[in-house]
Amino acid sequence: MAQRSLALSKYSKDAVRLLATLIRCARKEKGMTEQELADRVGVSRSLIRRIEKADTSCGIGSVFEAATIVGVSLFDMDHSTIRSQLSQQEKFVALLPKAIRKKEVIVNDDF
Amino acid sequence: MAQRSLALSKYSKDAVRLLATLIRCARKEKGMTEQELADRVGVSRSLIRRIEKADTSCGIGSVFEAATIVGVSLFDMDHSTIRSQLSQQEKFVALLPKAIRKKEVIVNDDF
DNA sequence: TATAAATGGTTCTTATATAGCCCATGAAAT
DNA sequence: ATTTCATGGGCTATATAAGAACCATTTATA
Repeated sequence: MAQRSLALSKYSKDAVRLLATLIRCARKEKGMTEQELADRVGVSRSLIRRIEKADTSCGIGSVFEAATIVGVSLFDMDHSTIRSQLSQQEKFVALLPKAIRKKEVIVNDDF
Repeated sequence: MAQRSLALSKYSKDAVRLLATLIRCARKEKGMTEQELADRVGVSRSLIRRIEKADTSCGIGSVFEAATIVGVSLFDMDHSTIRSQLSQQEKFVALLPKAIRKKEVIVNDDF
């Protein structure tokens, strides 16, 4: 099943709402209509409306692309910064254990 | 129809990949298995795997919640900062025109 | 080394996100 | 004031995202 009303923390919800509002502001400042943004992103107007309404079930790709097109930067980073952070993180993750072994949770009830 | 392989800019894709990698690193550093994270977020392990693989069609809410639970901050902001930015933006958007009127594109072909 | 568990990769099914309509309202121009 | 069109909201059909269950492999620990 898909997410059936996934309970989100206030933090996550507010983060989505902030991004949604930033997109809406940026779109208006650029003088774009919802339909124009939809066309540029390559999605329907109804999806743009859901994105700007902070619907948390929208695909992260669509949301990020909408942000990109209206000029809202993700992570407050330009592309080259994101790319360097990315390769740095990928190098780092390679150093971490491949499998996380849980501490043997011994239920000590043999006495 | 749902998004049928929405073409994304490199910037958006790299942003999703960065977030995915940050989540994976943070999960491992916290000693959590994929299944544990899935349980805490309230989704399936397969979704966690897609999130960490930077699948751009994952719901933004699920991705943000996974990030939140492993301690990856969104927008490099803590909750109170996000909240204040949010109310500030909401005040600002109220000042913008409600409807964006496109410049009358006059095709001047009457001569 | 042995073994138990985490990960990676499938497949199938089902709930639902998205596209694509419609219409009413209201704001922005003339 | 009148007209135009962007927005808001609701609806349905369908493509697909997410869940669930596999198994094979790899990896961490005893």
